[in-house]
Amino acid sequence: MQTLSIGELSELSGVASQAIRYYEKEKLMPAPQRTEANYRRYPLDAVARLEFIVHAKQWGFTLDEIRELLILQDANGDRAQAKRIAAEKLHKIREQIRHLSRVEAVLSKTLDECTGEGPMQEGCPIVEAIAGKDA
Amino acid sequence: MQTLSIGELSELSGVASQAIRYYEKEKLMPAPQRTEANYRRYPLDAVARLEFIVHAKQWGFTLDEIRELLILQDANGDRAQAKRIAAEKLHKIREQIRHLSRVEAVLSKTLDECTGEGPMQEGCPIVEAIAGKDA
DNA sequence: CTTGACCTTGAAGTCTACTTTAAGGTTAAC
DNA sequence: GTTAACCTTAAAGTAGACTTCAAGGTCAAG
Repeated sequence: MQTLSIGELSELSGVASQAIRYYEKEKLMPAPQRTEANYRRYPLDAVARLEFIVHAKQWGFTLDEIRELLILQDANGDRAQAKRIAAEKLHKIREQIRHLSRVEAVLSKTLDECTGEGPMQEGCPIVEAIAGKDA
Repeated sequence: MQTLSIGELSELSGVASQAIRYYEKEKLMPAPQRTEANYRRYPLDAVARLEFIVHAKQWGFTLDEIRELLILQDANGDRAQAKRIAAEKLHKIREQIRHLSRVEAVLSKTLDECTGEGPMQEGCPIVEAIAGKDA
């Protein structure tokens, strides 16, 4: 088994066939060779490429960002650019963490204060916390 | 000026008129009174309601969640339910923070290690970090 | 009385990352 | 030789939260 059908690649990578075709259209996966009957045949390292995409997605990279990284790899490009992309991502991730931590702090404090008893009108602490705070 | 046109409400709240109409359709804003010419007229406290929505969005609540909270408020409902909604949100936020923190740690370490020099092939630490790690 | 700003509605478009559907060609098994 | 599983394409649908468009009604100013 030197090459893989799209179904086999899907099995091995855990990525649906239609998603693989989508990645091809979006230039994340290179167009593979075809059989006489026009079936896609993938080299074995296509699995690693798909796994890279999956991992990068789990890390919160968008497909656009992943494409950038893959293009750098394919072009054997400048590491400084890969570093820049990763640094921008790190910056965004830190901003997200800061934002979520602020929300976490207020929400957690509010929940501690809230007995969960009584009606909403006039002073449910949760509603007031949301209403009164700038994110 | 006892009531507001949708344009005035938009100005005061910073929410686009079309978005306000969208919130009305989505039952986040109540349908306001109309003039003879069928123009919407909002009471002044519509501003506060929109600000609540905006804040809740900044906090990461979805419109569905916000609608739940507003319904509780409008119905003068049970605070325990509001607490449940907020507690679920807090749980999700903590999960997000945990996930992002893991990514932040690895990405930050990787960037420190990466000089940003040389080509990509064979061992760009950034690419390897993404390729090798489960989120 | 006309120009322009503002209002009305419903429908369609946007973005991301796909999934689903439709309509059909191919290959392996029995 | 036919059925089932697999492959092909293009197009449409999904979700969330709107924005933009089209076509027209209304209101204040000059």
